[in-house]
Amino acid sequence: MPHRDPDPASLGELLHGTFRRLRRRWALQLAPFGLTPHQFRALNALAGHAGSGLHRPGGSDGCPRDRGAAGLRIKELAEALRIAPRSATEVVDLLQEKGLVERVADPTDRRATLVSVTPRGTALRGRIQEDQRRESDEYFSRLAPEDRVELERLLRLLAADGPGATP
Amino acid sequence: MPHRDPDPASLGELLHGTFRRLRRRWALQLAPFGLTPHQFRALNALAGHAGSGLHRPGGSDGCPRDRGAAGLRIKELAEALRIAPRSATEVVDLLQEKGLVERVADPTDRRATLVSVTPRGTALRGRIQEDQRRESDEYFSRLAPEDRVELERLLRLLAADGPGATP
DNA sequence: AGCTGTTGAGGAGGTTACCTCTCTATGAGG
DNA sequence: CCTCATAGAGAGGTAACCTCCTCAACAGCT
Repeated sequence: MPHRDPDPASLGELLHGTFRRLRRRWALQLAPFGLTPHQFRALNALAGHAGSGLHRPGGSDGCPRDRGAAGLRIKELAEALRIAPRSATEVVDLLQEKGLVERVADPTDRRATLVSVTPRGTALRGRIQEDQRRESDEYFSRLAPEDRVELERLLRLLAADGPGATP
Repeated sequence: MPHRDPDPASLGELLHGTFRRLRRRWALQLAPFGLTPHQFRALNALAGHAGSGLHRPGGSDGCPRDRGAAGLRIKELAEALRIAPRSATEVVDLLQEKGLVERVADPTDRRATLVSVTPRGTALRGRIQEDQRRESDEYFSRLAPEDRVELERLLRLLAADGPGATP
């Protein structure tokens, strides 16, 4: 049984290793569906934004769903995925090629594009999620339920955005 | 966003986000030193293997350090980093270009190459580690000390290699 | 000794997931 | 109308992987 290494940077190293393992597992699991983890994450972000009427400028009208069901802007997706806007364009390109999402012009701003999940995208996401639940369970099954809760709590603490905007 | 999402896959998602943030931070911090996170990780693996006389074949002699100070084989480095052997060659190439590591022939097997950290590599690593300790502290400082211990425990549980060898 | 199968490293070439820099069309304010 | 900021995408680059193939060297068999 391997023991602790006394390296104080081990927390980061450990996180790195853990993540790498998880990602590899995801990649293997998603491959049959023709998606990369990255693409699936984007699909989830698009599907899961759940009509949050964010900081849309100008849209100070009271209508809470004028665009909620329509999708996210590229820029918003980029923020959700924490990647550059240009990179979000690429993910959307790929998903669109597969027919999982579609672009529609934002009626409130002709510069903007709204990306929404197609029925086909929704269906695929559902199937994958079911499959993933099993796989993910297998991965996290080393942890007792209360440990999973604890891990979630800790990660949420780390995930909470500090004041500094990411440059 | 204060609301929890009930998605059971959130643990993975959370881990993903946390890791991404950490990695970006590392990248920014390591850039002035001319290293990527990946390269630094490799440097650490090479420096930190601490003379573990692994499964060296043929060397059933009792000498525990015949090669311990000399370095790791490319293949061993790959295992430590969990990447393909071919990819480890590339990292070593880069580090060697910068004069941080060097290759020497393995005296016990003329096919093999041993990679060891040069004094310059050791020095740079020391400087970076010091710097990183500060940065890392800043990142993990959202967690109370006992939470950090707890996180480490949980990650170690996840990191422990299961029976299935990675294909 | 001679063959055969396996292993360590690296060459060739590809993919993914990012990035910045720049261009165009649009919108918003003076 | 003119200027400035913004949304998306084109061009082009890099890091970090991968697989497939080659070549040398070891290791076991006959």
